Amino acid sequence: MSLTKPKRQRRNHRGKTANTKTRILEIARDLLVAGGIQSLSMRAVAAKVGISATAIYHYFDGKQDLVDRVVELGIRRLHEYLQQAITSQPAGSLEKLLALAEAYIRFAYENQQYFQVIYRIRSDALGRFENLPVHSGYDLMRQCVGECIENGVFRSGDPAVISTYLWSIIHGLVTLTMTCSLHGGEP
Amino acid sequence: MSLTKPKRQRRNHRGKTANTKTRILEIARDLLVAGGIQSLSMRAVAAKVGISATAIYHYFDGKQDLVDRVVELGIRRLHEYLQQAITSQPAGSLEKLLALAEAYIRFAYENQQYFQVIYRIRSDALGRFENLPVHSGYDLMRQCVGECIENGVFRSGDPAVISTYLWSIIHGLVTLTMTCSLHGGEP
DNA sequence: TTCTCTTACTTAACGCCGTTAACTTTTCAG
DNA sequence: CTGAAAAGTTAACGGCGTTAAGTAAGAGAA
Repeated sequence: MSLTKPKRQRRNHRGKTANTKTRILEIARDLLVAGGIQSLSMRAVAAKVGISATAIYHYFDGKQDLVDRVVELGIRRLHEYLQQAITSQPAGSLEKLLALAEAYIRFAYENQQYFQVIYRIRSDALGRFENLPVHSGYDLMRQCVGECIENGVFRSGDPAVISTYLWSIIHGLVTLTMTCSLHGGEP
Repeated sequence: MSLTKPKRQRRNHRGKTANTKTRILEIARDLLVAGGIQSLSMRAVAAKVGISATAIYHYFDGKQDLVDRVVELGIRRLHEYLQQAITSQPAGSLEKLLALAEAYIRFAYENQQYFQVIYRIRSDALGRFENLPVHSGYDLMRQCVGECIENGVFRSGDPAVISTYLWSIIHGLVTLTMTCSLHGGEP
């Protein structure tokens, strides 16, 4: 019992691994946000990290995998953003639903490039995370709508259908005003 | 009066030009539809056309320009598709509006790849045609809504606002169900 | 016909890209 | 200290977009 090895781990190696991997991801994200998938090159990332291009292959399976991981990160960030926005609101309230919608729109406006990375780049990695980006917002929406129905805020109906419609309005508004600057105003 | 030169034109030269340019566009479109911007290479297009890669530069300013022209073509096709769908409907009727919406959704489903080319690839060529893809559907929508208001089908309001909301629902539904296969059903 | 100009292409080459293979160096458990 | 695994290297391959310079051929004027 004296000393229980806490799962062997090479601290420096693993530490370095985590550090380098994180830096690769951050720089890849910045490049992706700055100029899309075109301006993200293994060599560019490597140069900014301070390693050789081929070293990246010790952490990722290739460019596509790297991009996927970056997008995954963005999706997680959006999800946290949304979740944080609705935690203060009471469950089953219309306010919570509105807060969710507003948070989504706000995220899209405040972090346009990131939003585009999520919704544009991801489709290049289609079928990987199945419907992860949906999970970010749509599932939260569905959950909120469900709560609202339980609370009697909404009269009836399938929460899936209702939330799909609501989500469509919001998402459509955002993407439309983003792909072309229509009015620039928020509803 | 005997022989009036009908505007000098090098028939063989010009004829070949039109032919080659069209074939380049068609093959580029096919490649784009098949595998996105990644699988469209000047060399691949050239090989399929039967010319050298650099010959394309006599018709287009580069890869981006070629892609832009293909997208432009897709947009025009969508526009024609929508316009044809609503010509048979009486102006100012709700049916016309519904026909437009259904045609948009139908086009997106029948011609998924093309639709994606229009809405995904185009954003790489942002700022070029300003808001051409909007013009395809949104302007038609706005026009229909305007007619509906004139006819008293809709009570009041700014046609721009109403059509924006309507369009958002439709576009949102389509893109959402396309980026992730939610239910696959049409509303 | 011949001479010239324009069009429609070609070949050669540059530098960058993703990716591989084979290697060296670093780190740390035993 | 040792040896094996992790972390990273250099060299190289074929393909990419693009430029530069040159060529073949149709069209119009003499």
